[in-house]
Amino acid sequence: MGTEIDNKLHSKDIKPTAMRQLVLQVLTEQKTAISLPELERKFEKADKATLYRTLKTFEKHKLIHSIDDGSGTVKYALCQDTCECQPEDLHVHFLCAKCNQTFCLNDFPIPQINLPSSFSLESVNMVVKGVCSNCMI
Amino acid sequence: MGTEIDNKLHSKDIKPTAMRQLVLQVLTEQKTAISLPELERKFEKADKATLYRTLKTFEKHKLIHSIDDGSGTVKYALCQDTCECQPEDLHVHFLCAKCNQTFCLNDFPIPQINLPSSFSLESVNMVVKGVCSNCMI
DNA sequence: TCTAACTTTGCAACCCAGTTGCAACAACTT
DNA sequence: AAGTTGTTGCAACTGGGTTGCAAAGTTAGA
Ligand SMILES: [Mn+2]
Ligand SMILES: [Mn+2]
Ligand SMILES: [Zn+2]
Ligand SMILES: [Zn+2]
Repeated sequence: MGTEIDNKLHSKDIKPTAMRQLVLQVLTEQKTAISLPELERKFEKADKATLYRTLKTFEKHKLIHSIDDGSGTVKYALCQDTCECQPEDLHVHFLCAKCNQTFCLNDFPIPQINLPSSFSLESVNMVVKGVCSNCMI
Repeated sequence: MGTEIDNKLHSKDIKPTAMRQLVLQVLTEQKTAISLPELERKFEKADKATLYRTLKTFEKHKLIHSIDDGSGTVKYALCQDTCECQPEDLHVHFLCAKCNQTFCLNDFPIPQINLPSSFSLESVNMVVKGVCSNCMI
C-alpha cells in the first residue's frame, strides 16, 4: 500500500526513494511528533545523516514542520493537508513533562499579540508544558 | 559600588563570591538576555563550568530566569524585583532574527489558553521572532 | 588559633544533537 | 554507453551543555 505514501511525496515534489517512503510511513503512523534521535532508534539500520537529510527535505517541501519544544531535541510532525507553513497555519504545541511526547494542537491557533511597533513580527512559537492524558491517570 | 550587587545577592540568599559579583554586574548592565557562550566571551579569563554553575545558582535562587528562544543556546535575564518565577510572572520573549538578541517583554504576559481537559497545564513558553528596532532601520 | 567540614572554583573530560565533506552508488538524460 | 545529477553511507567534526575530581577558599567548632 505504498500508493498513498507515494502520492503524498509526489504531491510535495519529493522523489520517492525507499528511505523516504519508510520515513514518511513512520511519520504517518505517529500520533505525536518525533525527533531525529528517536527516528534513528526506529531504524536500527539506517544512517543518521540520511535520516537527517530526509527530514530536512521533507521540511523544505512543507510535508512536515519542525517543533522546538525546549526538550533539547527538535521534533517533527506531518503538516496538515491544508498547511502551507504560513503564520496562519501556526498552532500551539504541547509537551508532556512526564513522557516527553509532543502533540500538535492543530485546533489551537496561536493567539494574536500586539507588540510595540518597534518590533516587527515574523513568527511565533508557543509551547505549553504539562501532563498529557496518558500520563495523568 | 558593589553594594547594590551584594544586596541583591544577599536578598536572594546567594553568597557573594567575586565570580558571582562579576557575573551579576554583567547581567545588570545587559539590556538583552545573555547566553553562557556569550558570557564566556565577556570573561576571557573565567572558566566555562564556573560560569555555568553561577548561572544555575542564580536561576535556582530566582535571581535570573532562563529563556529557550529556539536559537540553539539558552539565554538568561534578570528577573524583575517582583518576580517569583510563577506562572503569572511569565512573559513573552522576542528574538530578533537579524541580531539574534533576545528581549524580555515584561509588559506582555502570555495570553491565557484553554486546553482540552485531557491536558493539564504547567507552564507556557512563548517566543516571538521578528526584527528588533535596532535592526529595522 | 588550629583544625575539620563545607563550599566554590578550575580543569579536563565527556555527552549528545546536529551538521558537513566526501566518495560510492543509483537514477535519469542524451 | 557515457555523462550528469541526485541520493546514500560513513566518518569526522562542532558547539552547547554537563559532570567528576581535586585544589583552593571559606566558615565554624574545639
Ligand atoms: Mn505541529
Ligand atoms: Mn524574560
Ligand atoms: Zn505524557
Ligand atoms: Zn535585532
